[in-house]
Amino acid sequence: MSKKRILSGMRPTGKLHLGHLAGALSNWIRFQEEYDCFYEIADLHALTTDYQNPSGIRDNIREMLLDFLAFGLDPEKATIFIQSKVPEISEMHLLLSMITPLGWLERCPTYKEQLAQLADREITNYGFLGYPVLQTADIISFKAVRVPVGEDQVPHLELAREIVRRFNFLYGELFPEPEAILTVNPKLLGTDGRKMSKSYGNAILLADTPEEIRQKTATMFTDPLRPYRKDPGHPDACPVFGLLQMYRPEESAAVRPACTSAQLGCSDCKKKLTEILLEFLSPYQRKREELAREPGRLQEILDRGNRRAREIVNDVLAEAKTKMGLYGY
RNA sequence: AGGCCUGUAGCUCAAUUGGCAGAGCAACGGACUCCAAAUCCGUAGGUUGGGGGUUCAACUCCCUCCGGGCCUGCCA
Repeated sequence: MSKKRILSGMRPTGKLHLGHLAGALSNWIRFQEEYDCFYEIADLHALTTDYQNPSGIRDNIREMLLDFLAFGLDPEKATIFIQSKVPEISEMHLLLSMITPLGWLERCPTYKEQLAQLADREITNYGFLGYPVLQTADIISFKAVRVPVGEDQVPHLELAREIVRRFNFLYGELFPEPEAILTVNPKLLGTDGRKMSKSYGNAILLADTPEEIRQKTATMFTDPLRPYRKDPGHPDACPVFGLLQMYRPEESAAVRPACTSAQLGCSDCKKKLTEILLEFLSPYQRKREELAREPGRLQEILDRGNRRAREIVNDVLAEAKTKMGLYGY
């Protein structure tokens, strides 16, 4: 009885932060016990928005891999690979592009949203529009049946299912329709009170030094309705409390009344949070430093992952091409 | 390939007939706060895309190269 296969990916756009850990990486680590996991470092997807300075992508791949391994992704259990090192995925993407109607892509909420949000950058490109098609290629190249996604990625998975149905209808049954594993994305707030995100510059990185963590927590946004020490606080609107709650649920239960009754001040709370974060992160960071000293081992992990991924994708691509009448000339 | 527009601080944009390169936001520092935010005060930030030319003097005019946008044409 073989395990169900999962595919998930992350774009190497920088070092990971607490939000990545809570929203994605911790799930990845959990899933590797239960599923046959393929975790993709999506450098081609990174290129859709960062094509103007691609030099950083290379460094980011290494940083991301260090974060993965330090926090417990196990290359013995899961396959970690680089998207562009499995070129058959790109070929699959090309095949899918032939049967994907433009309207499906233009209707994508993420497309419209990102277009408006990143208006300063030039992303009115072909590759950007086709982003979800490449995602579909990722998934079906492995015949993955489960895809862990956050709420915002659900439309993409639905698109993938539509493309799969279209392919199977046109050329004959081949791909399973991937199902979402809806992962609850705990809403982690960044240092400015907005959603923690690299592009907002409000993230606490998994690899931040103690000094950086101290500096970031010290300048963190707090309840603006509590200008004075004696005022009652509103913990649910406070990102400091949000993080406390995430990393020390039992302690935060005691902090809540102390905050609302003005017994505990914000700077006390920040001190507490700083200590908790330092304590939480330091073992991983030690592990990370050890790993960083072994570039040969990192390379070996990637080589092996790429090879394993490629073996599978190669077969699936051959099947797809046969179905589409591209073999046997 | 041709036509039109465009390039100024990290970002968005000003600068009179050719006359000392500026503002807002962001950043940093200070005041205020238990911190932070907001607010107030202050600081820093530039080879005006590159090179050449005209001029006493060029962001401004001319030539050229590089980058970007819109339109037309051509091929599929």
